[in-house]
Amino acid sequence: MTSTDPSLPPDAGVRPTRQRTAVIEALVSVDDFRSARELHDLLESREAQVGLATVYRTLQLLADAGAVDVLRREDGEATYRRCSRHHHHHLVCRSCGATVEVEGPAVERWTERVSSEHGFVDVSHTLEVFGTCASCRSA
Amino acid sequence: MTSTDPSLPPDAGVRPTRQRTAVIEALVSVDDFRSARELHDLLESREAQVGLATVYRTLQLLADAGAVDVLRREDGEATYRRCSRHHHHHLVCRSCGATVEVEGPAVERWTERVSSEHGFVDVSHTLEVFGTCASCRSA
DNA sequence: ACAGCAATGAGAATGGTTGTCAAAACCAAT
DNA sequence: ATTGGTTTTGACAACCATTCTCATTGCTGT
Ligand SMILES: [Zn+2]
Ligand SMILES: [Zn+2]
Ligand SMILES: [Zn+2]
Ligand SMILES: [Zn+2]
Repeated sequence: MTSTDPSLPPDAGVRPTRQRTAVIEALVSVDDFRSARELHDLLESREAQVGLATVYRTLQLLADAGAVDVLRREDGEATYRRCSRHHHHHLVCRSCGATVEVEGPAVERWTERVSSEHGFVDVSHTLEVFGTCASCRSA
Repeated sequence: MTSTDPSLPPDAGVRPTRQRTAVIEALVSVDDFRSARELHDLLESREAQVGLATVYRTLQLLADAGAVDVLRREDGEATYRRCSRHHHHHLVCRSCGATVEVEGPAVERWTERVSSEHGFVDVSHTLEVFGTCASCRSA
């Protein structure tokens, strides 16, 4: 299977089941960060019939494969979004959740510089920007 | 009370109790990000006698007052650190937890620019850098 | 001392997430 | 098609951080 579905790795032993496909379709269709339960509810409303545990398992699988990004809300709940594979960050609307992927070469350079200045190696970073998007502002 | 203790706001109705002082002292003494339970354990080992619920309440109070920063671990658990009041970010060692406060004017500018480019207003951001510190590297 | 409000502690409740395990689905052979 | 072996699923229990409840205690100002 050369994967008509780009989101699941074609590794041996990982099967493209009805449930997994449904979760991926849900993710693609919303294009926002959504929690596991929200996705589960969405699937139910589409009579997709996927157990909550399976939703969690699939999301973990996709996250490990780098196909979805994980973002924690302020209360700690994890949310997931289908994202492009290259390194990027997010601009997220606080009121409607609309999300834009952004890149920041300046930020990447800054991270490198400041961490090496302090003798840190093997560094990674997280960066998210929250605000009110244009359409929410006028609404 | 002009607050010998700079961490609690001198607002009316907020009392500097033995328990709150103990939590603040614990935070100051560790200078790392620690979870509520970790701080509670630390207090116990110092026979400080503070209920877990009170630790949570105090941390929330301090966080609201801007006296501590809150950082979520990968598993979602919240950790707290006594921090300076001005806007800054963190360089955190993944293995020993050592934390350095850093500032990034370049990052602040980038955030402003990219968010206005996409029509976002009223923006805030989170940025954390994780790595291995110098002493952990040689150890 | 008194009244009134603030704070505490112990335990229960909440809620997101993960673990368990038997049943079902799938795949590759025979 | 039937088998056998592996993977996946779903219902439910277990887990654990955090919050809630509420009776008790501690302050504070009069
Ligand atoms: Zn919006
Ligand atoms: Zn980056
Ligand atoms: Zn270190
Ligand atoms: Zn900043």
